Amino acid sequence: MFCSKKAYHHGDLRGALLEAAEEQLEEEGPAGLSLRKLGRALGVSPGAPYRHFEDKDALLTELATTGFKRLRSMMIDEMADATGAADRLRLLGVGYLKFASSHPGLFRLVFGWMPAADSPERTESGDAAFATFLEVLDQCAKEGLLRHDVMNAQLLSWSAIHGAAFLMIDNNLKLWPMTPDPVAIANRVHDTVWEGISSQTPKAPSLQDSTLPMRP
Amino acid sequence: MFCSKKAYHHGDLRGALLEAAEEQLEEEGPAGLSLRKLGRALGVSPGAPYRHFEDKDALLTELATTGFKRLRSMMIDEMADATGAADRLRLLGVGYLKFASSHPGLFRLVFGWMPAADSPERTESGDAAFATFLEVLDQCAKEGLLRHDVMNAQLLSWSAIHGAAFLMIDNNLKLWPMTPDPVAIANRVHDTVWEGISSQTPKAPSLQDSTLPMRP
DNA sequence: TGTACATCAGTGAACGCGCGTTCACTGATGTAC
DNA sequence: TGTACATCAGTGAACGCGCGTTCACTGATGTAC
Repeated sequence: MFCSKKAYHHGDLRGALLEAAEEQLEEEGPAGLSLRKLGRALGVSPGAPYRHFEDKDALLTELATTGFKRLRSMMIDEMADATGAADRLRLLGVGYLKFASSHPGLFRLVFGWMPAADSPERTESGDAAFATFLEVLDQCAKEGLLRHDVMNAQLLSWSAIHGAAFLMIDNNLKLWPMTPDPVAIANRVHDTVWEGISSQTPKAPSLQDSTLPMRP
Repeated sequence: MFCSKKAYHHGDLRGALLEAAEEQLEEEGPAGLSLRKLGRALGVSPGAPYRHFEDKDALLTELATTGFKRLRSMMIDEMADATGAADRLRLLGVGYLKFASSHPGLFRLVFGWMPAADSPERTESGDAAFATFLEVLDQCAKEGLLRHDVMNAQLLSWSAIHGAAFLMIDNNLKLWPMTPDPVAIANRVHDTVWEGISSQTPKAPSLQDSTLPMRP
């Protein structure tokens, strides 16, 4: 806290609530998230949050909306240094898995939570994130890099990266003998996905870039 | 109900609780599942469930345990008529997606719910389900069907089918222009996965078996 | 076959809890003149 | 620059709710003899 004296006005309670909510989400999951607890954590009365959010769902919706936007940003940022369309697809996956592994609670909220009354903003930001995924594949198709139609490539690469993300954050890769590092997993999944969708003849086994260290 | 007269003893309250719990899970998600509501639904007092389950977590744990077992059965049953190792992998995916689409709530519970105190039964049945997945790939490897090491194939096919399942039940394939039928999706994912992991040269584009009808 | 008794599987009232949400209020802030 | 006033962003008490869980109890069932 900047000033220890309790100010009557918080300054940015709205932002603080969102921040604290995300923290609570990561620590206890969506079930453990309560507006009263948020108020308590911020030293504010139970009614205060209602000056900034109509109800609990509104806060969760906003969290999900910005979650989608951040996922999209993470993918886009990661793709900045791509060397081509195929590399863009790889880096998009890296961004996806980085996001999931650094914000697993938010990731689950964003994909799993079905609000009673959905907001157009949430839908829109979700669609934008998905569209980014699809566009990268479209680009690959335009450059003639895909063996089959683009829809196969979309379904496979999206499923694969989405599934890898969930397996990773739910600790379901514990039987798998590799270190669960998001970047390494993304690279490894991409390499194999790419062999399945690329129009080029399969390259010789050369996964050195994405090879993961064996568990000790 | 078989007898409309209220019997003092239920007969199989334990089983009825599990059944009703699964129903509640599918209808309202894990957050909406409460022991009191189950009791009410079965015409039984709020304390009655405690004669059969130590607490709420115990019921959820049992639900998750049998969920894993049923997922495994569904995969194994589906694989019964397989024509070879590659076909086993395909049918395993079909079983996986059939399970997810017919019990989405249970599927999410099984993979996403982290109990405070896990039971050995749950862990064991989960590991058994995963092991089934891994074994099928091992079999492919033994028959020399895989291009690279078995771990790549495991990670990719598991991620792909797991991700396809979540995308499907969370209705995230709405931007994807195909009908979200579990069998068709499983086949389509498998075909493309297989091209990525198979040691054989890629076959010509011939996805007719798994081609999905365009949306009207 | 009949009876005494242990055990099982329910009852229903009660406890305490934290929650979402509302409401009359009040202190702080910004603005018009 | 000073003042009156509207508006904003909090307070804190209160409401009703459903929940998990406990407990003394009681009706039904099974078993030993």
